[in-house]
Order: sequence, then structure tokens, then C-alpha cells
Amino acid sequence: MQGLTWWLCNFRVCEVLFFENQKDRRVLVTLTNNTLPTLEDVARVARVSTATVSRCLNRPGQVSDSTRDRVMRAVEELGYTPNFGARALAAKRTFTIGAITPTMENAIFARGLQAFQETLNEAGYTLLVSSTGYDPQREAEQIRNLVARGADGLLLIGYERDPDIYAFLEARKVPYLLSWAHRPEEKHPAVGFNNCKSMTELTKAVLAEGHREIGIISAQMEGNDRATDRVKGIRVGLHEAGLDPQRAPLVETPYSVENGANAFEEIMRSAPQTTAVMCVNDVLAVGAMNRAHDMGLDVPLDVSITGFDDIELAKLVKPKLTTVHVPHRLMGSLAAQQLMRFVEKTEAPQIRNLASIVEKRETLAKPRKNVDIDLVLR
Amino acid sequence: MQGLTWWLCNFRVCEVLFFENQKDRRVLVTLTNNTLPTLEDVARVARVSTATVSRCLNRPGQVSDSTRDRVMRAVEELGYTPNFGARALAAKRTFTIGAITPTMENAIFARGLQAFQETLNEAGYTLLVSSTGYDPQREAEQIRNLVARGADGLLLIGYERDPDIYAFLEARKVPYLLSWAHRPEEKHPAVGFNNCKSMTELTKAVLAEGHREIGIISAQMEGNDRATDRVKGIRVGLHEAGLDPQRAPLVETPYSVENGANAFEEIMRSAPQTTAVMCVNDVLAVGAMNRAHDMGLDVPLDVSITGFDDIELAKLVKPKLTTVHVPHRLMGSLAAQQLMRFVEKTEAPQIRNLASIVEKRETLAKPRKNVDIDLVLR
DNA sequence: GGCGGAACTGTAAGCGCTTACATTTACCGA
DNA sequence: TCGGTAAATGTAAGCGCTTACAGTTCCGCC
Repeated sequence: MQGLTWWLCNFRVCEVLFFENQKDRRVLVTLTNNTLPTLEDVARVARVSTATVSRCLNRPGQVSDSTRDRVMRAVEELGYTPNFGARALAAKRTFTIGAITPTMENAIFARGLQAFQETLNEAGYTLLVSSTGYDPQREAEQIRNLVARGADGLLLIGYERDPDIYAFLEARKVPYLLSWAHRPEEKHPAVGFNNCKSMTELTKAVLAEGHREIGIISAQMEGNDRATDRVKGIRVGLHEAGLDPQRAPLVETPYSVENGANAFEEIMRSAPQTTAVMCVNDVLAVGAMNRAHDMGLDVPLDVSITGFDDIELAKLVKPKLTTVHVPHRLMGSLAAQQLMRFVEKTEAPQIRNLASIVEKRETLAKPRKNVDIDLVLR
Repeated sequence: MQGLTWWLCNFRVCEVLFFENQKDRRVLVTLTNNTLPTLEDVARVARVSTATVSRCLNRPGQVSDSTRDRVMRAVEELGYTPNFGARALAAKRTFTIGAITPTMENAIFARGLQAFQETLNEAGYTLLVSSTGYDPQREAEQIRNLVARGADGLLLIGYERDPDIYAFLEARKVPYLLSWAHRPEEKHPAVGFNNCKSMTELTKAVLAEGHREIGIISAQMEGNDRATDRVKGIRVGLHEAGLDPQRAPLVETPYSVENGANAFEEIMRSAPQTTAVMCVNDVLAVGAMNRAHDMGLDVPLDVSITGFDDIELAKLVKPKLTTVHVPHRLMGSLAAQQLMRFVEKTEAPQIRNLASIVEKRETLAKPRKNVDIDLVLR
């Protein structure tokens, strides 16, 4: 029987004859090159035109009950699945939304995207995700790729990208929405939060504890407006407090725990008087905490450390990380709603600025006076 | 000028006349419904047939230099991007690989997939990812979806799924590869590791420390062969050591830190004599560690805890988590290679079993004798 | 019985691309 | 100069689907 099944794979059911007597049901078969069954095959089996089959699948209400039954049975029989490309070609609509993220390895994006996808799925859309590895070149490719694939709309992370890309999207009239960032001065449709302002809030909290010597660890700022704005936010905070932002040591390094650790050591060696190190995200901050521990520095007694994003990890490390909480799931799901509305009504979505809040936890405290940091550094 | 550009969007360049004198270059334009430019538009502008344009794009060697220049200039001029659906329809080939994961929020899958994608990209393939939320129903949908989208091949996680799905893939002759698991007795093409055996190894290490009262925290095992096999691995280890596997308390709970914590408490309350808790993944283990701490239990003095996967977090928590290291990136990239070979030669890939190794770190130690655990539990 | 209109179904023209095959052009040696 | 071959290009037939439009069927009612 196994053999027969296999053998039948090389045929295609061509016609099914139904008799009153259910037991006398014959199947006509033709030899084919064994490709997927098509609408036409279904039509043939159901003894209707391809148009009717198509209607059955897309607007079942327009078809009579008996016909629909017959067609559905044929669909079942053949295991028919519509060819997506052909459908998109003919209907000029794909019910697909594309999202392009810098990386999938970052919990931040993963969480927001998950929510984005869930909201999309509920409304019958499919999400296509691709990642760029923080490479603008690759981002441009992926955007073209998703547009070529017929994405009805696009979700992009952040503002900063070649104007040509925006021109391309504009010219093609592809609805797009930016996320994970919100800049009041920009006019692109966006659902995000104000990275700069959020960081200024956190900086105020740090300053309120009495810190005056603050170090900064950032992800690479080139082409990454989230990092840029967060650093800017710190500087604004310092400036407003009457401090010179340019004095604060800054280390830029790719996003990883290990790099955060190294950056921390670099700062503490070059500016031993530092009592607080602010990181533009939690992962770097956790790296900094680790290294602090290895160097024999107590957090927060010797040095306070802060992060940004409030990933799950922030609450798991000890001491618990002070950071900025961002409503990722809300953002994802709101973005999905706005983008779908945009796609369907060709009506620009409203720009949304979501609130973020400072999560003051254990890694931030008043600085211990007169630490002989040089001792620690051998 | 801005206005002009916008206005021009509603037209389509129809013909470009080149004169010797570069400055005298005129553009003929027609009013269109402002859709994407097509192959035909390019052909018209370049004054060649659509076949030639197609060849230019796909097999440039077959076209003379001068023609190719002209065509490429037209492509540039119009900002032409081939329509993916149409291309797939005509060529019956998409250079797209689909991957279906239970979730994107899990670092485990993210890391392996990233490597998978990188290897694919190098070879000119595009990866389409979609996630199921551990729902078999949704997985079936997504598989059909990706097949309908013309995926040349599919990457699936684990073995356990409705036989109908395998039948579907078999009948459609869609190359697929399983990953994140390897069962010697199964014949499906797979690149993964032996979850059961790996866990037995770890169990031996736990037993070697002198533990005899072992609790188990698992993700939900229904439809999840990774979890099933890991639990089985523990039981095999216990059995081989002459212990009764059925006596070990087991709590099944969805994958999350909080759930791990609750499960840990449940075990310790119902079986206070437990000296080691083995979790089927690191996230559950970290939750268990947290709750242990909250309950005033010292890890590993009062209770040892182990995980599985060796996610980044494992090295970041304190004490560091004893776990099983899995070569996720290697697995992803190997899977990509195998799958591409499968797709291209229609030749079944070899089944690969990757080595995993026990990472003995700080959460596993000899049990402290005679702990009065009841005291701790109020 | 016949008529009007609603409900259903069929016909066929594409959607944008690839490619087998036909045709043209270029180039070579006799 | 001319035939012959190879290289370049054009022609046109689909790929599998949707949908405008046309045709058919079926009612209810005069």
C-alpha cells in the first residue's frame, strides 16, 4: 500500500465520477510531471470553471451551497493549496506585511515583533521578517526584496537610513511605519518612544543620587538613531544640570555582554573617578556589571550602573539592574494596527509616542565617598 | 523641485531618447496608474524585447555588452525591481528557504536561526521565518503557507508532528530538514543533537555528586519532542543508576522564568527531601534559582539546579548555571548547507548528530547533609 | 405562461515574468 | 563574395490565479 501511494504521487487525479451509490466511485487519472495541483485541477474534479473555484475560496457567499460543497471536497481530495505568487500577481494584494530588524538575536526586537505578528495574524495578515545585521546596505536590499515579494506594508526600525530608500518607498507608494523610536521633529509615520527624553529622565535620576562623574557606554552610533538619541539624552541631562557633557567619557562598542565588560574596564581605567556608568542598553550594562564584579568593584557602592530597555535579564541579574522600561509588546501591537489601517485605507497613521518609565532598581545608589579606586586597579 | 518629483511619480517614463550630445536627452512620458515599473517598461526604455531584459538580469553573459549597458541604464533609470511572484510563477524556483520555529522570543532558536540565515544568504538564498507559538495547528498552517509561497525547502524544529504534514511534504516533494533534535531511530533528515542522551550525561554528572533525590521541571511535553526526550534522558540516567525514575517528582509548565520559579517551589514543598532540581532548559532553571534564593535556600549548598541549552544567561546568573552546551550556530549553519544541497540535487541530506557537552558550573555541587528543609519552609 | 431581476456560473483577458524556439546579425574562411 | 556557424535577439506561449463581463438558471408574480 505504501508503494501504491508513492506511485500515485506521480499521477494527478483528473476527474472524479460520483455516482448515487457511494461505493461506486471511480477516479480518472492522468500521468503528470507531479507538480502541485492547480486551480484548474480542482475545477476539473469539481466539474466547474476555475472562476467558481476561485470564488469559493475567496468569497464563498457568492457560490451556491451545493457547488461549494463539491469544490471543497475536490480541494480536500487533491490537497490543493493556492499558489501564492500567482494569487498576488492577479490580485495585486498579498496580505503580507514585511518587517526588517537589525537582528533577531536581540530580545528587544523579538518581543516587540512577536506582539506585532500576533496582532497581524489575528487580522489575517502574514508577517515576513528579515534581518540586516545592522548593515544599511543589507537593509536596503531587504527592503527591495520585501517590496518585490509584494509586501502590502513595511515595518522598519528607527529613522536613520539613506534618503534614497525613503524616496523609493514614497515613489512606490509602499506604506511603511517606523518603530522603536519617536522623534517629535520627524514627520515619518512612527510608533515608538522618545529615546532621547527617556534617557534624560534616567540621567536625572542618576544625578539625583549625587553622581557627578558619569561614564557612557554606547552601541555604535553610526546609522543607529536609537543609540545616538540615548547618548544625546544623557548629555542633555548633564547639560541641564550644569555639567559639561563633553567631559563624560564615552566608549562605543557593538552590542554584546563581553563588549560591555571591556568598555566598562576601559572607562574605569581611563577615568577612575567615575562613580556611575550609564549604558545605552541592558546587555552592555550586564557586561559592565560582570566586569565590575571581576575587578572587585561593588555595584552600586563603588559604582552605579544603568541600562535601557528592561529586558527580562534586567530583573534576573544581581543586583537588579536600574533601567528604562519600554512597552515593547504594546508598541508591537499598536504598530501592527496602525500599519494595517495605513495599508487598507491608504491613510497615513498617526504618529504615536509611547511612554517609557525609569525602573529604579538596585544598581543605582548614592556614590560612596572617597573610594580609592586606584587601589582596586592595582 | 520637490513638487515636480512628486508629480512625476504619477507618470511613467516611456521612452528615453539618447543623442550623441549628452545634454540633449529627452524623456517621453505617459500617464499611468502609477504602479511599479515592469520588465516591459524597461524593455521599452532600452529599446529591446522583454526576453533580452530578462536575460540581462538572469544570465548577463548571453547579452552583448552594449545592449547590457543600455538595459542596465534603463533599470537604474526606472528603479526597476523584478516582481517576485511573477518570477517564481514563471521560473518555478524562488531561492527562498522557509523556517518555522515555535517562537522567536527564545534565544535558543534565535541564535541558531541567525547562523542558518547567514549561511543561506552567502549562497544567495533568502530566509522566510514564521513562528507557531508551540501550536501544532498553526505549524501546519505556516507550512502550507510557506509551500504556497514557493519555498524551495523547509526547516522544521523537532520530530513530533501530525503524520499528515509529513505526507503532505512528501507528496509535494518539498525538501525539508528537521533540526534542534536527533533521534537515532528516526529516518527523517535531521541535523541536531540527541536530547535524550545529552540529558543522561548531565544526569550522570548530578548523580556523581551524590544526589539521590532529584526533581524535574519540564516544559510542556505534549507535541514537544525536545522536552520529552530530555525528561526521558533524566529517567534513563536514574534508571541506570538503579533508582526508580517514577519517584522523581515532575512538574510540567510553559517556558518562562516565572513558571520555573513556581515549579521549583511546588517541587520543594511536595518533596522537601529533594537535593537537586534538573530543568529541561536554562530559562526554567534561572526561575528556579531565583525562587530558591527567595525561599532562603542556598544554591548549590541546599539544592543543586541544572539547565539545558547554555544560553548567554547561564553564565550571567550567580552562581553560574550548570547546563548542557549545544552548538547552536554550528547547527544552524550545517542545517543550511544540508538543506541547500537537498534542494539543489534533490539528494537526501545525511543525518547529523552533533555533540553537546555538559558545562559543569557553580549551581551543581555535593548535597549538604541533613538540611532541615522543613525549617526553611516555615 | 411569460417576464424581470436576482443569484449563480462561465468565458476570457490579463497580472509580470521566463524560456523554448524562431529569426536575425556578425563573423569567418574559402 | 558567399555559405555556414555561432552569437544575439525577438516572438510568443505559458506559469496559476483573479475578476470584469457575459451568459445562464431560478424565482416569484402578474
